[in-house]
Amino acid sequence: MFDAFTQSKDAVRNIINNAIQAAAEKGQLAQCEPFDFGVEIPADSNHGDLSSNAALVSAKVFRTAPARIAAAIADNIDLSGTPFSKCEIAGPGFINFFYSNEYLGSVVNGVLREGENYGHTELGKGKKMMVEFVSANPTGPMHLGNARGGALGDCLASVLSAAGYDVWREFYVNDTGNQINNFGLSLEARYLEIFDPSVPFPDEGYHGEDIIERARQFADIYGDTYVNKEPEERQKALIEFALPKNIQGLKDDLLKYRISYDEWFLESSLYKDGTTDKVMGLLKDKGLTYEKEGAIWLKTTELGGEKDDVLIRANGFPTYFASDIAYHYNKFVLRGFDRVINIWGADHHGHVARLKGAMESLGVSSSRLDIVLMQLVELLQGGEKVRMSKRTGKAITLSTLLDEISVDAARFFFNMREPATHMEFDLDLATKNDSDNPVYYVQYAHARIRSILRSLEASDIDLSGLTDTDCSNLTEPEETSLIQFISYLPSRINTAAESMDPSAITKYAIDLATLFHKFYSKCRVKGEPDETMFPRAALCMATLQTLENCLGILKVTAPESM
RNA sequence: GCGCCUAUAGCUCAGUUGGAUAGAGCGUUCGCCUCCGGAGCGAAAGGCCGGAAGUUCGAGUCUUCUUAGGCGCGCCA
Repeated sequence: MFDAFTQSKDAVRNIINNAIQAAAEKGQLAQCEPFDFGVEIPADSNHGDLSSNAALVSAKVFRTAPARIAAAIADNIDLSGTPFSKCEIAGPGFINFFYSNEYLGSVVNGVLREGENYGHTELGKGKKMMVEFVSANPTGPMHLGNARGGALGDCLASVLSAAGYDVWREFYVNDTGNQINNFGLSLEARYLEIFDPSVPFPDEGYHGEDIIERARQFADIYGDTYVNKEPEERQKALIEFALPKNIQGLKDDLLKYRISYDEWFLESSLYKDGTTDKVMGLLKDKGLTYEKEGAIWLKTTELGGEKDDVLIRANGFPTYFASDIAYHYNKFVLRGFDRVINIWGADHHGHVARLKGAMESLGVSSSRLDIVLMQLVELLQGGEKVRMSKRTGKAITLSTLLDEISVDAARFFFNMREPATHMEFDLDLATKNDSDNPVYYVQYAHARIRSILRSLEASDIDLSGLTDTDCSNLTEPEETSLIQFISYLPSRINTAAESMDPSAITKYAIDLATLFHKFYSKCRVKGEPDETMFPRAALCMATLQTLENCLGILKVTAPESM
């Protein structure tokens, strides 16, 4: 693992702690217990490459003005053997550090040595982590909201892998319950309609074209043989016919979107293998359930929820909540995941507290369960908001979306903002100005670097030894800024993993591309003297590697040319 | 009514988890290819960070209140 940036921050802490101790021994500062202070990247590069507020936060400890503390610390600072060549006091008492050229050069070498592993960390080493995402109802195709959830969940899973977790991707198939009944009723109506157009369509039915299509496929095979059968038998046959086709359709669509799961987990399996019954029994044994009006209730109010919830309906069928508890019991207790992240639409936020409460009551610490609430995507068409709903069939499907814009553009776009933010998606604009997507800006940087390297090789310049090239004379501001930014990748990956937010990676990739484009317009590679050309070529390679690693996490292609 | 999310330039959004003079892209105006890819770079203009108090050396960031918008509060999932 190579993480020069974190090491240099730690170096600042050590340097300052040592200086404080030295100052105390000389009587320049009072003796004191170690205290916490910040080490940050200043917004203005004139303020150094790393900056510490140690003197500011310790004003109370020492009962001295920050500027005097800073002076005492700076007076005892020893930079030998550190990544820094210079240190100075500025402003109200900041202590600013400047990287040495040798350190910056070593970053380039380090990245090239790490190669495709550069950026990977050991934050989650040894931890089994499940990310459950999309989990769209199999009653129809995926829509725009699922497209965001898919890009988000898949990239989050990749980020967690990069951070060292052992990651498992899972799709929860709601293949039982009320919406499946509804699915059956809708299919039935569409089927009967073929033979008798006056058959009414149920009010709560799914109006989408896909239902009509499935009914037609069914009729093509079985003709009218089910028209005169019992409704229950007819619905059952229709569901058994259509559901596997729908699930396969979801798999195919997701595969086109570059998403493949480790497991498609069927809700119905929880009933078949008795997990639901078992978990209901556990809750009952703990005295957390009671009967009222013919239904079995969970005392959710005692578990941190707002009100009690029904587990088993008066008609004997378990609710979604009941199977969800069983499902999470399965994830944690039966399959032994250390942590689980669920990507849910924000409209499900009311269920977070009660599910966590239920897990606590089953002896699973709720801190092991994280729910990432994703705001739904608002669709704009012709400048107006379009109300999307699977029931009315007005949703834009994932495959329609991917007919209009590239997978790269879609995956990048949906990961540009934090999950909790509201997102507008203007289909007209997206299809018209596909190239406005910043993904092309990032890919262009990659193609440009490839082009430079191709051009060098075409001139018979041997680039095979770049990994060990001395890069300490990369001192132009555009060069040092780029190198420093490259060094941030491992800590950015950790931040993204901890905050469960892959948008940190897209933002990083955009910023990295910007710094490269600036470097490109200021610094030439080809035609420079060897002592400049080779280090710059090495920097290009390091940038290329860093970009590829970011795009790899996002599963966005890194083109040789555009 | 209660709960969650959001509010930063004309528009779309960043803001390194409390740091120094709040930044990009699009749009507007003006520059930059004899030279590794102009899908790029540079400059100008554009701001009461929704509003009001508070916490402290220091607040776009934290607390409380408030305003506006979105979403939820079912024996649906």
